[in-house]
Amino acid sequence: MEEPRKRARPGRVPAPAGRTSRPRQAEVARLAGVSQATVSLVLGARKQGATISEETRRKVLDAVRALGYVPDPAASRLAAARNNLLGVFSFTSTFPTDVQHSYYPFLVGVEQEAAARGYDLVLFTGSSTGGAGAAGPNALARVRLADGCLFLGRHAPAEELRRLVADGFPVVHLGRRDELEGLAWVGADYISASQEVVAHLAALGHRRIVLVREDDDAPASTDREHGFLKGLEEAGLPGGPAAVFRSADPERELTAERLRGWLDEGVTAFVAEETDTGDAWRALHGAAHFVGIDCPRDASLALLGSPPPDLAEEPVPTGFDIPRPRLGAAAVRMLAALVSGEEAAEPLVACTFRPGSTAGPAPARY
Amino acid sequence: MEEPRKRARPGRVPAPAGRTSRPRQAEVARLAGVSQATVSLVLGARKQGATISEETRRKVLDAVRALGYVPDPAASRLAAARNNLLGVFSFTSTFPTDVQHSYYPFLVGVEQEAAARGYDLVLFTGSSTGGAGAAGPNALARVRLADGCLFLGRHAPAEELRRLVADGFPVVHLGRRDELEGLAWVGADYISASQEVVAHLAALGHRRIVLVREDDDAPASTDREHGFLKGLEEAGLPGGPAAVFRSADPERELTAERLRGWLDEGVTAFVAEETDTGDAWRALHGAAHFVGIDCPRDASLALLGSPPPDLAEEPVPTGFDIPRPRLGAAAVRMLAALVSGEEAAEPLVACTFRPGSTAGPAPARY
DNA sequence: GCGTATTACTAATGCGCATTAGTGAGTCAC
DNA sequence: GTGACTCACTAATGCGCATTAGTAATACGC
Repeated sequence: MEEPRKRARPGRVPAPAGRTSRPRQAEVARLAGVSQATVSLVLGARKQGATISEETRRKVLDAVRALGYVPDPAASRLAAARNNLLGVFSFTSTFPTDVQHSYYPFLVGVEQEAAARGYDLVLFTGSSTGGAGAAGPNALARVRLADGCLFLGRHAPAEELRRLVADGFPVVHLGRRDELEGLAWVGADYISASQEVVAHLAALGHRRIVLVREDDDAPASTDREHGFLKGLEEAGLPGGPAAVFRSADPERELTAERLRGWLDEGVTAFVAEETDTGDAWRALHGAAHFVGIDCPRDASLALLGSPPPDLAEEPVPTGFDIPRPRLGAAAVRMLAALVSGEEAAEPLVACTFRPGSTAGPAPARY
Repeated sequence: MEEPRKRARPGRVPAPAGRTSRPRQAEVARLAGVSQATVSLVLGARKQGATISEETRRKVLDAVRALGYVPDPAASRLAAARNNLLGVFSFTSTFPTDVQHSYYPFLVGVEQEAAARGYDLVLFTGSSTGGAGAAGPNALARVRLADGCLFLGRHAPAEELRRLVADGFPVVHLGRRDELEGLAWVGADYISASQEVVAHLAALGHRRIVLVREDDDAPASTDREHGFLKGLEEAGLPGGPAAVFRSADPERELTAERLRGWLDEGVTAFVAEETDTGDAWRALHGAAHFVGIDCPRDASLALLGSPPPDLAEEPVPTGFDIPRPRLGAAAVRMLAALVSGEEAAEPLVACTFRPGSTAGPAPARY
């Protein structure tokens, strides 16, 4: 009769004495005179199977109230269930000192939509400040606490994201991100919006239009150019490289002479892309002012996006607005879809045309 | 030989086939030819006990890299360890549409300090928007995901907080909160700051000073009044109820007549408290302007806090600045202390005096 | 009255990790 | 060479919950 060798009981040490530990399902069960499993069944919105009598349910719920039981989200998550938490991760500081550069407008929509769908939100700081597991390849590990995660910012490391995607972790990137196979994203439809702006200018009689853009290959930039050229084509206007002025430093390179040159060539409308810095618009705006253009009488200006805050007071530029809160909301919708295994939702969010006051009829040229 | 009745194996169903599951410590262990426990020991910053040979450590770390292992935060947390997550919970919407009323400035400091201390941040939205478990008594349940939690906003429900505190869960409230026994908090030292402003005015020769405040019993308001009166007393100036004008609607009640009355009585300096709306300062500022006071020649104004954003352009008011980012940082320090079981840190953060240009020497009166 | 359903519940199990008692090998002293 | 020790590691355990096979009790059918 060889009993298996008895070993002592390792494992966790009992909870620190001083701390009144909050109740577990086990305590609730004891008070209600049922099993822990029954408590779980009563509390969980069980899809099928087990049926619980009204009587038992009541007893359990009474016990829950009496003890003030609240479930442990970590345990819920571990037990392979979901915990109704959606993560949000931004790689630059989530809360930069300068509000203008933040994702704040997006977060407004994200929060609302998440709340509306019954999700709680968990924000992970990218620790641009250099803390925590920021640097290491584990930077993204903690997002797995949530059921899925939304990523903000261009700097999301591809390798890490790929990893999450490969593991089947629901991930949505805010902003187009095509190069990463299988990565879901939500973005603004810059192409259509830019095209619409050009159409507007064409309808006003402008026959030669120039786009001022920075030297950047972000999708947001190329999309705008794409839409711009598409708009020209659609209107039967001359496109090609001559219609696009690309500069790494527009404020320096977009000189008065250059502007006058364009005007002399018959260009009557100018379009700038919106960027982080707003440099393209600032340069265009500045040069036009310097040259003494009476806008929109002498020439029309348009901005493919919203003006930088410091130029917000000026006459409202014709162009379009990026519905940031709605983008955030759309991203949450898609993430929710992924989490619940549904088919992905619409990734493109339409921008809204902004009439503004910087575009008018093309001046009659002699 | 009665074998215990064989029962089928319940428990979790195997992971969905399609999803390439990420590696566990067990896989790492297998690859490295060691036990799971060893992996845990190598990865964990073990405090004491087990020693691991350099050889084994290397093997394990190699395997970790090879498989790209990342720990599951939920499991870490469940296994009674800490997960280096600090929660931040705000009861009003964390991201209100209006940036000005948000906790943004605090969050800047919170994020930085947390990162600096090697903590990750988890933000919980209070779902003021009405989603999730906002209403129920479980609103705070999810904060237990983290090692401790920081609470923003006056509306943190006392019952819930008391509960967390009683359970020994590390909690810090941003903003004074004395009525809740045992609740740790961090706040700005309005008393000293207000006192300093009065001292400054007194030093400029002002003998009669009036405080304009709203009708609110928040600690932030009473502290300012307290400091104001203390400052008067210290300077040997007349205090008492006459020195404080308390109004639920200062913009309506702080009339030009009233202001003129004060001036006639020999009041030469006015102090307004800062509130959410900035109404006190707006009313004071407006009335002074209306009456045609040349500030600071005819009379001095001071603001116990920062001006509302729409009045930021005006001459900078003399007063003090609430170092919101530093407050956030201090709150994180205190929370970190609680989490690690240290003694609580300093709860009061000093405000910084702002000379401004609305206070000058008292006018000579005949 | 005996198989078959149905109902209402419980036992057992594992999620992934941290923890600790225990084990076996090696070292040293006398 | 034997006890006392150290070193390096592993086995076993549980954190709190969700899940599911199993079971006892009763109802039903013929």
